[in-house]
Amino acid sequence: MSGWFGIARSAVTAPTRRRSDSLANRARIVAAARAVVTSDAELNLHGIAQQAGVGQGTLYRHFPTREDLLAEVYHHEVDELVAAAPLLLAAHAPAEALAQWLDRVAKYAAVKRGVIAAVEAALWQDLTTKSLGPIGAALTTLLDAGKEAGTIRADVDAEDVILLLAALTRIDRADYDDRAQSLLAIIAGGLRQASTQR
Amino acid sequence: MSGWFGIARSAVTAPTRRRSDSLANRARIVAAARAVVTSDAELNLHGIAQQAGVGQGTLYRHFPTREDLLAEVYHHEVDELVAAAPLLLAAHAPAEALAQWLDRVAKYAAVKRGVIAAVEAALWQDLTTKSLGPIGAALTTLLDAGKEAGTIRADVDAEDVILLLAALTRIDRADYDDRAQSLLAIIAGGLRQASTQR
DNA sequence: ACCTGAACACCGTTCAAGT
DNA sequence: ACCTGAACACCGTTCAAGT
Repeated sequence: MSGWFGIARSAVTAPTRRRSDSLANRARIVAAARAVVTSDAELNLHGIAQQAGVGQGTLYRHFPTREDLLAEVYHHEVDELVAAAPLLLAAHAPAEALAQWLDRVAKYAAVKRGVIAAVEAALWQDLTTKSLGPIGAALTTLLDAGKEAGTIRADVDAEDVILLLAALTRIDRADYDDRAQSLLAIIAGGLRQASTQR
Repeated sequence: MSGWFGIARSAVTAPTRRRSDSLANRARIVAAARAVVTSDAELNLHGIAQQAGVGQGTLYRHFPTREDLLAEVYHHEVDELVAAAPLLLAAHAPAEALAQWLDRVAKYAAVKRGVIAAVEAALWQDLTTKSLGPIGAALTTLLDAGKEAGTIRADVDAEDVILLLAALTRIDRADYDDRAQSLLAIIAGGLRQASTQR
C-alpha cells in the first residue's frame, strides 16, 4: 500500500550488501534527527552527528543534503499522505477529495513544520530526475480526477500546489490553525474550475 | 503620492542631524547592494561592506538586518506598488483590480526576485509593530473593496496573500513566466467569493 | 558621533588518516 | 568499505580601538 507507485524512496541504500555498522549508524542518525525535529526545531548537522555519535563525514555519506535527511525522517508521514489520496478519491468527489487531502497536509504540518519541508524536499529531489516523486504523483492523481470531472482547473499541476503549500511553513506558530485554514481555503478555491460561474 | 499612508519608511534615519559621512556611507551601501541584487543574485553582507568601502560595523549600524537593507533597495518598487492600488481600484472592479495588482507584483518579481523578499520584509518588519506596513495597507484596500462589493471572500486578509505570494520566489527562473501565471491564477481565483456559484 | 576591521561564533563540507 | 574528526570556507555579528 505504501509503495503504491513504483518509485524508489532512496537511492542511498545501494544494491550491494551493506556493512552492519553502516546500517546502525544510519539508523542512529535518523533517530537523532527525528528527536531533534520532534522536540523543538532547528536541526544543525554538526549537532545531529554528535548526538548520533558519528563523525560528520559519516552523516554526509548517508545523507548528502539536509533534504535527504529530512525526507528520511518524514518517511512515514509522506507514505501516509501518498496512501490517503486514492482512498479519499474513492469516497468523495475529486474537488472535495483534494480539499480534504490538503487539509491533511496542514494537520501534519501543524504537528511538525518539517513535514512541509520534507514534502518540498521529496519534490525537489526528483525534479531533476524529471519524475515528480510520490507526493507529486499523489497530488497529480487528485488533480487529474478533478480535471476529468470538470471541477478542477485544467491549467494547474502538482508543482503549483506544492509551491503554494510551502506558505504553511511561514505561518507563526501562535495563529497557525486559523491562518492555515485561510490559506488552504484560498488554494482549494483557486484550484476549482468555476464552471457554473460567469 | 508615495507616502499615501502615513507610515514612516525607515526609523533608522533619526530626527537628529546626521553627519555627512554617515549619509554618504549609507548611500554607498545601498548603491552597492542594489548593484549586487540587480546583476545576478546573492548578497552577502561582508561583500556589500567591502564593495561599499565601509566596515562591517558600519553596515550594521545602518541596516541591522538583511531585510532592512533589502527594503531600502526596493524602496521605489514598493512605493510604485503601493501607489498603484488606488489607481487600479478607480479604473476597475475590485476583484479585477486585485488580479491586476497581483500581476504587477509578479512582473516586478520576474525582473528582480528580491522584490518579493522586500515585500515580505516590509511586512515582517511591521508585523511586530502590529501595523501591516504600506504594502499590507495597499493590499488591504484592494481586499476591502472586493469584500464590500461581495466579490472577494470575507475571511481573507493581506497577510494570507503575502504568504502565498512568497511562492513566486521559489519558481525556477527558466519557467517563471508560465508558472507565475498559474500561481497567480490560483491565488486570485481563490480570493474570489463564489457568490454566483453553487 | 561615527567608523574600522580584527575577531568570534556558527555551520555546512571536505579529506587525510585510521580500522 | 566505512568511519573519524580536524580543518576549511563562508557568513552573520560584535566590539575595542581609532578619528
